[in-house]
Amino acid sequence: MRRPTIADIARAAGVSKGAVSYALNGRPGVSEATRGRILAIAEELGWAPSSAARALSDGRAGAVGLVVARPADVLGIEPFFMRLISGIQSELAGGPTALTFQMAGDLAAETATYRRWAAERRVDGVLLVDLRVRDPRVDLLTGLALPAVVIGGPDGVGALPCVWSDDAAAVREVVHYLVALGHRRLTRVAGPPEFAHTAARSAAFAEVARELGLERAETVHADYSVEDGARVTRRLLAAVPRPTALLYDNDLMAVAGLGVAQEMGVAVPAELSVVGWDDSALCRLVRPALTTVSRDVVRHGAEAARMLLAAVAGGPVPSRRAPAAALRPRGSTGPLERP
Amino acid sequence: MRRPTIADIARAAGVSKGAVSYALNGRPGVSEATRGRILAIAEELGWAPSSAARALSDGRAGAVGLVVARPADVLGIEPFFMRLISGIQSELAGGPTALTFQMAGDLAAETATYRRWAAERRVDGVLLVDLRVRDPRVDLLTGLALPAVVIGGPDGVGALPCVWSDDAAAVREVVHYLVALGHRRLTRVAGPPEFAHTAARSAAFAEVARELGLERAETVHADYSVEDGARVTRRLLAAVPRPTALLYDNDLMAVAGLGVAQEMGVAVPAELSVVGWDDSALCRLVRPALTTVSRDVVRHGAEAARMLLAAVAGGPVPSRRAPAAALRPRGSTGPLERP
DNA sequence: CCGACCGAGTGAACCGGTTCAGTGAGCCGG
DNA sequence: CCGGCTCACTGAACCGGTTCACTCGGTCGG
Repeated sequence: MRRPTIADIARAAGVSKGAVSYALNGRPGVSEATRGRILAIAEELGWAPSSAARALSDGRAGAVGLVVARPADVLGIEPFFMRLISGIQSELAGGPTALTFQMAGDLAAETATYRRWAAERRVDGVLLVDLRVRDPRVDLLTGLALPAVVIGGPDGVGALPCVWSDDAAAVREVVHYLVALGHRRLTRVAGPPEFAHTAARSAAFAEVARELGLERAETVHADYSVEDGARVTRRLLAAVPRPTALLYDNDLMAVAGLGVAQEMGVAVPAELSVVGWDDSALCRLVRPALTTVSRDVVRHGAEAARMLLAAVAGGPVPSRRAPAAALRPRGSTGPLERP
Repeated sequence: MRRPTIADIARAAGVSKGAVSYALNGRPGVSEATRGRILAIAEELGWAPSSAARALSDGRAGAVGLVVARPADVLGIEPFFMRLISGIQSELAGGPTALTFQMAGDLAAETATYRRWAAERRVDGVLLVDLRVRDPRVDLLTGLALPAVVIGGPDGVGALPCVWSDDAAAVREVVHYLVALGHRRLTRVAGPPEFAHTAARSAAFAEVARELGLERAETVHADYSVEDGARVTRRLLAAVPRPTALLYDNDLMAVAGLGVAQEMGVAVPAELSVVGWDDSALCRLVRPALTTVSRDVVRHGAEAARMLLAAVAGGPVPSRRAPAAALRPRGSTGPLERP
């Protein structure tokens, strides 16, 4: 019971392979009667095109790739990626394109993966996440002529199209909100400085702090993990005077910070306001619920996938700006009660 | 600047395509001198085999597939899958096999994906997760002759190899531990009853409760999500008399339950003990830290991937039992203080 | 009535590997 | 000195599609 090929269909229909190919792909060259007959036979035989044969023949892999280089324990619990993938899949589902997913230990492993994929023609294009400052991957992919869409930007993406949201505006919104609540000493617990979005947010944070004449507004870095978020928070809350508001770069560290505040007897939000970033389900998992910056990650993913398919098809693809991230206030922020 | 093919190498080396193929694949048929020359030229040209051509020629896709059918919002935050994937990748990394990942909305979409993958020969085998009671996918995959390894079991997997851990033993361990702490009214907040592991755990729970003569030991079902976990917990804690210990089927619902207890003024662990399942990073994210059942999910994934590669290669693959899941006591369980 | 044209369909090449039957040279033993 | 064997390598078929140049028969305009 070999899988049927177009040759089987051709034999059954009494026509040539070429005619079958035309019929199945909806191109001219066969009469409607013949096309119908061929389609019926293909259906009856349960035929589906061999992805390998098609890939070899038309030079297209029928897959796009996503590599994520973050430590496994961060990936496991960081909801961002699964939501992103969910968005990507919603665009790919049903279509002829599959998603090849790879986790890499570090940047070197990630670039090696791109090289291999390009050399093996395993994917038609890739989605680039966690854009870095002067990201070497941008030049690499450009050099490999591998179509790519960057999730992030818009700076430093070179000629690659990107889908980005205005992080700076969101940072400004959060800071204005906290200042309105009476806060004057803010600290940002940011992700690693090498990420482009970290740099963008840090710059915006410094700028708005200057504009508003804040007493203190520093940025410290952590690696997005629960452990590092807790460690940094412990240090920050031990300082005298301590900050009255903490802005985290992801929900995970913010939730860890919430736990540390509780452990150190710092009341949230009476003495300390905490803000996360991403609006994942984690925010509603904890008490008080976490105030956070909300962006539609799923839609981000869908948008990026759509753009990548267009880029693979060869069209010019303009970068797109996603709807701005917005503050979602919950119980973890409030007016300062005991300054 | 076309990518080099073996024909290019053959021309440069002054030999035939066949000789190049033998040389590159380390098979006999070429002298060591010639092999060295061909290898050097291939290296210099930056040659890598076209995955499509190889797939077409040897009938192997060079990829394995994983489909996950859970609601997107559960997937986003449920750490289990990312850890599993991380384990799978650790086995695949560097090798010639890629991972094709798909999220499906429901079981029907999932089976449709298997059919399509099989028809298109897009993957050489698949990993099956979330085994169900009388799982239709087992027969489907067997019928499609698509190699598969089940993560779960060992019951109901038919002829498919599986990697499983002894959930029943873990349930018994947890219940004995809680009883030793003085608990007599336990409730299990389980996953959907259609999952095989849910059924196995429920059966073990009922059995050990009978053996120990517990006052109460019921199982209720939820869908693994934060919301459902919270909803069910609210209902359970409102009952009179309420259970003194809750056993959840994943950490996510357990953490949600912890939040509800706090919201309802039920002290943990003084009045209520809470146990999760999986030992994800979530457990150490909350206060009190969550007692949970720990199993090495990453290793599970690696094991399954290794078995799948063996199955694809055609060898007979015996099912494997992973090290038993073990109780990891933390702050959320303790002796009953105010019964 | 003849040439141009058009639609339907054919046959073969091609994509880039793998594999198999065959070939010629060199070596060995008898 | 010759038959047979091994080794190194060649040429072609093959995997399952797509595509292109070409043929054949019918129709239409002049």
